[in-house]
Amino acid sequence: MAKSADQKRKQRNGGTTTSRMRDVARKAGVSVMTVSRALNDPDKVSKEMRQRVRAVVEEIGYVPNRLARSLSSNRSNVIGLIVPSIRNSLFAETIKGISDVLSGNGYHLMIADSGPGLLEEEEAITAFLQQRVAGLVLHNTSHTPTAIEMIANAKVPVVENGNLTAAPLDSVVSYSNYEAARAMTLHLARMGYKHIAFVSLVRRENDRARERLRGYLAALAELGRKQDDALILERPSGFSAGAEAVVNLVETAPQVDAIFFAGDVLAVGAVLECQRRGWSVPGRVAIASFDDLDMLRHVNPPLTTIRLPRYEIGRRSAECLLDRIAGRATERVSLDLKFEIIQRESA
Amino acid sequence: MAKSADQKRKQRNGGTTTSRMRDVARKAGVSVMTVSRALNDPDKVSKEMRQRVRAVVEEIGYVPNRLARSLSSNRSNVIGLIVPSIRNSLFAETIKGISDVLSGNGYHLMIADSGPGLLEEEEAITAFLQQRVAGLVLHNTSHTPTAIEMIANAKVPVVENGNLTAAPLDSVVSYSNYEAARAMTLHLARMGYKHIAFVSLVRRENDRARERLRGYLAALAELGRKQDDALILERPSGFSAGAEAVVNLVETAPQVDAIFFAGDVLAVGAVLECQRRGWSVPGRVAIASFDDLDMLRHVNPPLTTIRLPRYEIGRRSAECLLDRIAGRATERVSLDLKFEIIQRESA
DNA sequence: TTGTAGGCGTTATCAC
DNA sequence: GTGATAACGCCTACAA
Repeated sequence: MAKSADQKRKQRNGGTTTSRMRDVARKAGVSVMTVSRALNDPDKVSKEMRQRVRAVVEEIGYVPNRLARSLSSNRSNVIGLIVPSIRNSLFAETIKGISDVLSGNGYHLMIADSGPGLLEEEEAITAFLQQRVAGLVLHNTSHTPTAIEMIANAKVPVVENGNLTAAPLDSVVSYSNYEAARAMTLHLARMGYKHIAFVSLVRRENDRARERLRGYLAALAELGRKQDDALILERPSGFSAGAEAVVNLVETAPQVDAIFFAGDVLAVGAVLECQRRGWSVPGRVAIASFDDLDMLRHVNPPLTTIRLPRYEIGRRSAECLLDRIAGRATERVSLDLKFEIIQRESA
Repeated sequence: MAKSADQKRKQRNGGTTTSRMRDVARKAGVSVMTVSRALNDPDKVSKEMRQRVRAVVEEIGYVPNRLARSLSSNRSNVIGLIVPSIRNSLFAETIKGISDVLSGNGYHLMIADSGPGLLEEEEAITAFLQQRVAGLVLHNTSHTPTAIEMIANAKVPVVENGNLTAAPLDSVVSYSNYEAARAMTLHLARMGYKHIAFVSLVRRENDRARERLRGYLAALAELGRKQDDALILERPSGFSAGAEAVVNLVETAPQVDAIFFAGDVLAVGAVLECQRRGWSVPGRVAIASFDDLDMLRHVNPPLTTIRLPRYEIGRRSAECLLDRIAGRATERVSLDLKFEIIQRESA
């Protein structure tokens, strides 16, 4: 008693099987190709066929297999996104922007949290290329040599969106961290602050943090002011770190009259600490922030900050990728989405 | 002049091709299966072969095709996650927990932001089943009938993690929204508050919000207190909404002496508004929150709240799924990760 | 330890 | 408009 092919298949899969196009075709009394066309290219099939196929699909609960489709057509509908920290709330807006565009176009999003390390980013890139993603969005703008080579070989469209780098892998959709930090520093100087401190995020393996510090220093130079190392700190993100930084600066460098925090969470931590200690902001010390968390508008006093188009960056990144994939665009794009200084009461 | 198969393939793909196992095999002078084994099951191959294969892989930059692998082996290494709002920072912790477990096990994460709608969730489920994900994590615990049926047919392991529902689709890893809200209400009563208001999140299509309100009402009943509709509000999440709610309650129901907010952002908005107005917290009105955003510890006064094991929920959800996939567990799991009331100064 | 044959579920291509 | 056939790149099953 020889087993039929279908029986073997059932055994192989542990007693259960998913229905295939072939099953739909058999039941509808048409060929597999007609089913394929009825589903993916309805116009190429007669109305009658379309209805007959749809009916069977409904009836047996057929779920098309996109893995097979992608393999066969050499086209995937998945985009890979790699962020240094999914915990960081600022990525949420960007992800939402990407996600909105993709789901409107039948694409899906795979997300990897690489941590701060470049090597981990490389691993995530490898994994995504193995999944044959149709495109990549990277937040980092620096990468390992291997990662760069792999991306080049894969010929996958890539958008970097953490910083408006001058030397992108492919396309870049972002704002200039350097210019933003420089602009805020000049702004504070224009407001009359003489001793502007800068609290940096950890710069190791973080090109954005390095660019922000560079912007601050460039502004000082333009102003003809000397860099004062007592006014420059580096702290990991966090409310407590911000609180600790403001206390540290006021106590060890009492000449300080303004503090520019390179991260919003740091700035909020600082302003809340000032409140607790009864230090007037901006009376005793002014505080400025980077990035426009919703919260900044609600603390007392509301924080002067730099608004960054996070959602827009996500949206445009995804659009840019889809354009490349569809062949609508062939040129690399370098899109500066700008920033905006929001003047509130803290500085 | 007949074209070779490889020439045709090159033409089909627009002049470029990715290398295949076959190419590695040819160059290494071994069979395709040896390459496959050398890569996926190194122990089953002699040391010499392993080295020869690895060398060629390096040399030509071969990137395995996981789509083909998944199709052929009927096993995928992708897990799908559907959340109602990626913007909501509370998901970040859970996602991180999932992501940490998955990447340690060679799995990857696809994320869909379905919005609050059940129909959109159904669409996302369909899409994931088409991608033949190995498992699903859903935040919602209510679903459309079609979604339920599709999941049953697909025989994919599923973990729901937004609420400890009594009737899960499959497994559930969460805490009880009902019990948490009930516990906090009783706690506030024990502290001596007589007129405890409740600010709910929008309940439409949100089972968690409904459960929280139910918990509050159950506690009132246990306390022998009458439900006072003037003390129950429903608001969308947001700092402004929280600020507006506290003002509304204090002005229209001046007997209120404590407000329990069903969302952390609302509570922070409220406490900041009290600060601005010089209303003493908890002197004029006590404030309690739900969910332990880092920020709650840093506002003035620090907020009494319910700590939820968000990261742990993610971690255990993923572990549960992987256990099911690997066949290590066959039983449905119903895991209560509990909550904890954090007593601070706001109530 | 290594290789051969056949199939995974779909689409491209060409014939009717 | 519809169908037959051969890929897509890999793995399972079995043979040597």
